[in-house]
Amino acid sequence: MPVAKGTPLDPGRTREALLSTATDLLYRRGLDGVGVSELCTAVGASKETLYRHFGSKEGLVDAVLAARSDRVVRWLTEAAHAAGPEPAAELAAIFDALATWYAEPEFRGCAIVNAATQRHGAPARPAAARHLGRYLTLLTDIATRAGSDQPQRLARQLLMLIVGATVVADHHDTDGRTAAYAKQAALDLLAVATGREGEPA
Amino acid sequence: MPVAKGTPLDPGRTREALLSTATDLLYRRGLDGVGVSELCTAVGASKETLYRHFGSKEGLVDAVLAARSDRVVRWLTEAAHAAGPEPAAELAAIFDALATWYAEPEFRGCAIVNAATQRHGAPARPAAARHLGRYLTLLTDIATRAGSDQPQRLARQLLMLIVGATVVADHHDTDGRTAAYAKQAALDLLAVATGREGEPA
DNA sequence: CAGCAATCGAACCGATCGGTACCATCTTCG
DNA sequence: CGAAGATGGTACCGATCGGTTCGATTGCTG
Repeated sequence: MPVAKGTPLDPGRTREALLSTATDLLYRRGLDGVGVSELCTAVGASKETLYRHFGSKEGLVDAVLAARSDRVVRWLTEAAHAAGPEPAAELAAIFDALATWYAEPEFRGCAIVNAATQRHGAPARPAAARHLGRYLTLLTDIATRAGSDQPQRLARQLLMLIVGATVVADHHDTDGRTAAYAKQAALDLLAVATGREGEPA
Repeated sequence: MPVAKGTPLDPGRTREALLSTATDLLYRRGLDGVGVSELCTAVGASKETLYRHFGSKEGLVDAVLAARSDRVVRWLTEAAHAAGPEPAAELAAIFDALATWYAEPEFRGCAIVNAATQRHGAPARPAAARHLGRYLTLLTDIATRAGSDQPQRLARQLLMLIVGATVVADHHDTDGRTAAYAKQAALDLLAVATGREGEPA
């Protein structure tokens, strides 16, 4: 049966369903861990539909990573903004958000970084560079508003902490305190970089 | 021709050649990026030889990762020990060693962590956990000797910095200063954790 | 010299891969 | 109502995958 009885036949919705299922499956099993056929079966679509929407598996991966980066960056940015205008509070909020992420049973690290690690080339690698660049923009803004004398340096240090915490939480989280440790380190680095070293714990 | 004229026919040496070439190729192109056939062609061996030595591709990967972990940990440990008994100097030496690693044109991140990211299961994931555990042992020793009140916490923070620096250097190194920034952050964290906050730059 | 271990090269296996083609059927829109 | 577009289902393509088998040939060892 080519198309079900009451299907709304909405290309946009079909594309979204493909994207959603692909995001989930590719994250859980890796880019090479799930084939196009299985993906189509899981979403209830045909291969022709997938290739009409995304052109190739690489195109699908590209779309998945772009959407995921948008979602993650927006999520962290909103978490930071909601924590008020204090840079330290925003930073703390970011790591608190990361803590809830790490605690999810489905957590497997950062999908974009993972993808770039699996396929050291297009489209994953440029996507990861862009993704980390967006992180850096967010962190540089916080570092600047905190009064750091070298906001770019502090931002890059904080980026390393976030990325490192994400990888460690994925592969070596012994007690679930990874994000909390990273948060304290981030606040320490912020304090050092802004000259206030003797803050109350 | 089954075996060349003047070949020494040394099983140990054959195994070592397989291991060496596999280490190089799998690191550069990923675990799924190079097939067993190509690997054998590159090393000038037959598939039967490979399977007699390692049993399966998974066994080969396991041996590659174990050897690599040994080499990397020994390298960093020696770099730290050579820098004298001062904990801060040892830490600085570790990040200096990382800097030279990141600067290599062949650098593609940590092979063991990359492998665990590509294949979220055995044998790569346990290998990564062991590898990071060895890092943690080294760092905990330094943190303890530095007089940190919570050496395990500091060690985990330093681990995140190392891992994060390695990932960032791989995917988002804009100016080659990643290791230097990480080094400064590590020394700052060490100073904060040991109570000496006003050190000379 | 004789027997055994090691090796290469090649053929072969079933499975899976990404991707294409075709068709019947359904919705959508004029 | 009728044409056009979207879709699921299926079969198919060539390539490659990890892994096995076999025979010819050589080095090693007693």
